[in-house]
Amino acid sequence: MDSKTEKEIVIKRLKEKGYLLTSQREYILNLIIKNDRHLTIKDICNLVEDPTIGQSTVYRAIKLFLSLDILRKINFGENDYYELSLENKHNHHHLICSECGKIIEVGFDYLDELENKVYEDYGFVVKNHTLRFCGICKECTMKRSDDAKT
Amino acid sequence: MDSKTEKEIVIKRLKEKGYLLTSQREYILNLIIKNDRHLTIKDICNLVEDPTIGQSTVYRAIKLFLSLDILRKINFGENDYYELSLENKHNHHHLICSECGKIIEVGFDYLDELENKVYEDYGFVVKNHTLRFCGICKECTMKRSDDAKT
DNA sequence: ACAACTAGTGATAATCAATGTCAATGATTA
DNA sequence: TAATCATTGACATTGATTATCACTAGTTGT
Ligand SMILES: [Mn+2]
Ligand SMILES: [Mn+2]
Ligand SMILES: [Zn+2]
Ligand SMILES: [Zn+2]
Repeated sequence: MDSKTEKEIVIKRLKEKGYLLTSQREYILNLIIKNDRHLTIKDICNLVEDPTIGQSTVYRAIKLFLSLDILRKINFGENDYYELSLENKHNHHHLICSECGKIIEVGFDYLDELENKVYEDYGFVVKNHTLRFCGICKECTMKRSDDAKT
Repeated sequence: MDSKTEKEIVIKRLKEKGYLLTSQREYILNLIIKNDRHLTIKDICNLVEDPTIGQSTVYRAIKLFLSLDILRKINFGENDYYELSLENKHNHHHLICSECGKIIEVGFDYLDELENKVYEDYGFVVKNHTLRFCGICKECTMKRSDDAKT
């Protein structure tokens, strides 16, 4: 999905609910599309170099995007991160390295069986899920074993 | 695990790191043990009826308990909740009903296979996980179908 | 094109949870 | 007991988010 299509989806979602794609909203959206995902609010505020865009507008745009499912908020420990949420499907999983803080996205789901079990045992109909794994990434594991040899 | 044992575990963890079980810490701990889990900080502050316990102390105790793995913090949408974390194992899963807000704890895990796949594909060693399912609980599903009949 | 109306904005003030400060208190040790 | 050190409560401070409100930009109907 290239960024042209992404912007079209956003415009469609805004229009559907009677919101406008203002220059400020477009500017903030472009930032999020261009810069790698998983941004904090502070990240986004810092990336807004245009001094004519007020801080209130940044907060308002993020809130609006959240409500329209253009952005999604993920909580990793202390911080909330925002990422694009334009695919209309379950959230992907995240691996968080407790050594270096890196966030890795997982390309498979494999929760269907578990969701079925949740329905069988609890009668709970799953609409969405959030799954985070905390642990040690490949690079940090290697670094650790290197250090041990020394 | 009854609450007597729970308190013994807590005392052990405090003593190990050179912390004291003060009357204030014990009071706050008892609150959390007695009242049903998944409390917000505000819940805890409101439950502290003893006016001689300062607000700073509540915050400090929670932070200390978190650092000693006596409490664990879970984020459900907008709010952070705290629950006892005295079993030294993976967090259990949570089902959150988007209709009535109820939080259900899941008594099985079934993530081993997925964790193995994460290791195979990414070389990521999983230490812990957090899994939340959002959806509709049994009761709300029934209520919905009742309403539809009317 | 014009006026009337509406949505969105930016500067600023206000709010509120969380943290820092510090003198006083309580516990522990020598 | 005296010295030492952890802990506490009152209070001040911070800092992120929200509310206010006059103003601007965009939209609609004529
Ligand atoms: Mn992601
Ligand atoms: Mn729980
Ligand atoms: Zn790492
Ligand atoms: Zn429900």
